[in-house]
Amino acid sequence: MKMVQEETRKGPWTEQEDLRLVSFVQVFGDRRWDSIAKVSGLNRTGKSCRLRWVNYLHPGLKRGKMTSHEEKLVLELHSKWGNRWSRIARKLPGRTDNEIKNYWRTHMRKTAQEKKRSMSSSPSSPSSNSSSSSSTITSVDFSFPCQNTGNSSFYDTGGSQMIEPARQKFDAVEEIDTGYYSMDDIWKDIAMSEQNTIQPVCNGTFMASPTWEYSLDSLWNTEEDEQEESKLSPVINYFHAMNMGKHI
DNA sequence: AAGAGTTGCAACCGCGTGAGC
DNA sequence: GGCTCACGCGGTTGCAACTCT
Repeated sequence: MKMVQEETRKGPWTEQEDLRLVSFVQVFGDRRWDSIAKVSGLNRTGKSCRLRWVNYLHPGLKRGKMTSHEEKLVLELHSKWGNRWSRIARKLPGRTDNEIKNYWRTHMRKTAQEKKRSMSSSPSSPSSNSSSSSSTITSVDFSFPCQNTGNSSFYDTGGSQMIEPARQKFDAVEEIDTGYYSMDDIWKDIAMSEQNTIQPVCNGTFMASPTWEYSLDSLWNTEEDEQEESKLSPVINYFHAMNMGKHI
């Protein structure tokens, strides 16, 4: 049994706490969170420190709204991997699993509401709405399982629980072409907005980020990913490369 | 202007996993 | 091989900010 030293703090972080955590991470690195939590005297758990670092204080984080490319990527990767948020996040440099998870939740909520609305307004037109797909992100429809079954929560898309036939179906969909939003469309979009490449936007809120020696890649890229990357669709590789400052 | 409802996001919790002993 | 500990992940909650009536 471990002695719990004083009361462990919970809830929102203060700026002082952030600064303290940042300075200790600079010394100890972004591992050994329990040690950092203890040594820093923050009265936070290691878990809490890690989360704060990963989701808010990490120097490579992007801020602000998801771009349409990022949104497309999330949709594509989610259709492929399900609720593997951290894995998806690795393909979106600067975005965290938490952020993507939150985005997805919001997205699904909106989708569900729109569906509800269209159902109530035109109950006798079962598939007419999907035919209206255009290049706007709101109309991207990957036919998520939950929307079909309707018996799970609207943001639970199956994810890791997605049944195998469904997974295969989505893989196949990616292979053959979507019919909803083709990869060609995505390529076109990318070509059109090449100069609008996402730049890290580490301004605005507190961002105590000196030029640290952290490899930003580490958070969003693993060895496994490097291998996996070659198997991914062109748009993902392209997007990832752009964000990592490579040139294709 | 104020209360109710909705949205977005930060943070917590529980569980699984892997490393070290 | 079994145990403990630390870490990472996905699900969930709480609340501030925003929008609507």
